[in-house]
Amino acid sequence: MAKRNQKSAISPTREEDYPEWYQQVVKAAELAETSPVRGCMVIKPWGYALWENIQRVLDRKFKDTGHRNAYFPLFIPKSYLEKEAQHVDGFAKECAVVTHSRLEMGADGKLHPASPLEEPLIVRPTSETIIGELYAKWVQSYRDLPILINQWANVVRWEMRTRLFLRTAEFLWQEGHTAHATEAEAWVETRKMLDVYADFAENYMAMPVIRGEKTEGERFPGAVSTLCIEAMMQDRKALQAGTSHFLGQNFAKASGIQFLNQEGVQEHAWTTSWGVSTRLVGGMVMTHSDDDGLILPPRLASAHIVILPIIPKEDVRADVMEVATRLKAQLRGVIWNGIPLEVELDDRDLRGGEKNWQWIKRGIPLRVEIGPKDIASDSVFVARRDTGEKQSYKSAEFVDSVGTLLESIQANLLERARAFRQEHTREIDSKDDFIDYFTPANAQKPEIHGGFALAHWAGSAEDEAALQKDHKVTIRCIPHDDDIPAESGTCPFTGKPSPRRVVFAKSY
RNA sequence: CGGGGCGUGGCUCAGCCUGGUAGAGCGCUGCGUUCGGGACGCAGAGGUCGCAGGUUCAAAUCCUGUCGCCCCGACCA
Repeated sequence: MAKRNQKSAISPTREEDYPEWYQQVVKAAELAETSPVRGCMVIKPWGYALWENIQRVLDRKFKDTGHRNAYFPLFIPKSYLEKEAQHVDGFAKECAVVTHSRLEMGADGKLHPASPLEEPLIVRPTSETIIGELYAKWVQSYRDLPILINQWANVVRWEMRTRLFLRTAEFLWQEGHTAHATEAEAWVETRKMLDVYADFAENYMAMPVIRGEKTEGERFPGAVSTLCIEAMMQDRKALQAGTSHFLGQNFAKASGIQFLNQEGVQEHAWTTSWGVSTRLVGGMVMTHSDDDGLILPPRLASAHIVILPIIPKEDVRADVMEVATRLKAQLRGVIWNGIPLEVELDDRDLRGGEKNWQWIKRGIPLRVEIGPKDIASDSVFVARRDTGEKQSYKSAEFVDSVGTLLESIQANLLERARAFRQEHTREIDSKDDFIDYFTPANAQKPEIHGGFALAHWAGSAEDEAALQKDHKVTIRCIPHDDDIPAESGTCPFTGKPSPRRVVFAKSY
């Protein structure tokens, strides 16, 4: 503990340089690295396990709410994308386009694209248009509705600047696409899936979120309304962690999703779409980790426990390994949160201190040391990653209480994140205070500053754009009354009346 | 697409200005001593200096071109 105060495992610290700290944490935890392909990342096993856990939990929730998985093509004909005008505007700039189907060896000894496609194909940046095309075929009658489908897939958005997990040219996600007979039903679906995301973020990622609606400027291209969950990272910036879109009849009209209703009248369906991506992994990293590296919420952790055999002398190796192996088997037999505990037994021939630090940096919730002294007293020595606390337990007692211990870590992480968010959320009622709140002391290299500002707003879309341009601040969402109760007041920017406060922040 | 910077063992970089045929630290391999919070010693392996031209007796170093990457801005889950 004394040592930790002198030197942290991750350099620089959050305070010194937050963006660089983030990169170093991802690297030190072996979650992912950049790839030879510009803007694309390689997700390594320890990071991919997180995504697998996210998938497992969410997939269950989707099934429980009546959805089924399917898979649609990676390639979207250019003409499909052209069908919805706003959609085109939103995505055209970041599309990867496939124009040829064959390579031929040229005289220069290099491969050249040979036969041009009749119609260029777009690598999907999202699938509304192609799924709409299929739904149009599938839907004839009101009896065919609703359609409730999800797909787990990769998508490509040719971003100019990328950061591991937070923004990459290719990323993994799920996209739910539903079609309904009535507007009301589609709205219920849109809100329901937002609640699924919010519940997942808080109860599994231990990441508190504010549910709300996007303003026009931040809305999904082609949507009537975009709902979102917004989380606060440790640099006090907002991260949009998930979105659920009410698409109205826009895409149904563009794709021709029509049905005969009970009165025999032809109508357009009402559609929704909703998604979360590998960005969630980045959110988890930035919500919980400290200057010694990653901290994983137990419910999604790549593994829950690592057993570190302590072998001071060769002649105790067999005994220690035997006890460690037995403990591993016992722990794996524990069903926690619906699944068997994932337990690593690290018997690599590395010096103890270095090995220990590797696991700290990888964020594993519990580290269990077993050496001759512990065996003599039938104990294990347990360290928790979130608090750094260390305690000796009788072996049997540890196995019995490990679930409770993990639960306590999970709860502590959520509580800590909530407290942090609360500490950096302020109600602001004057323009000066607002600007002051979001102005860093050092403009060249902005320090961690600001947070969430709850302020009244009655400005226009242009006013909002100006705010973003001048102060890098945006309206993250118009929050749900459940999360932040409505309260009328006066907009400090325009002096006009406002029905409620909205959430302002700098964002990712 | 604008403005900066950089390409040298696996990684981070020095060497370049003032040409003479390549270095350090970390990592890696082996041996020994260590081992309950980031060990140390010794011995090794590993690079046609991004690529292509040019100048020169001689190029990592000078010149021209080219490719790629990073940072800052406009755009975004």
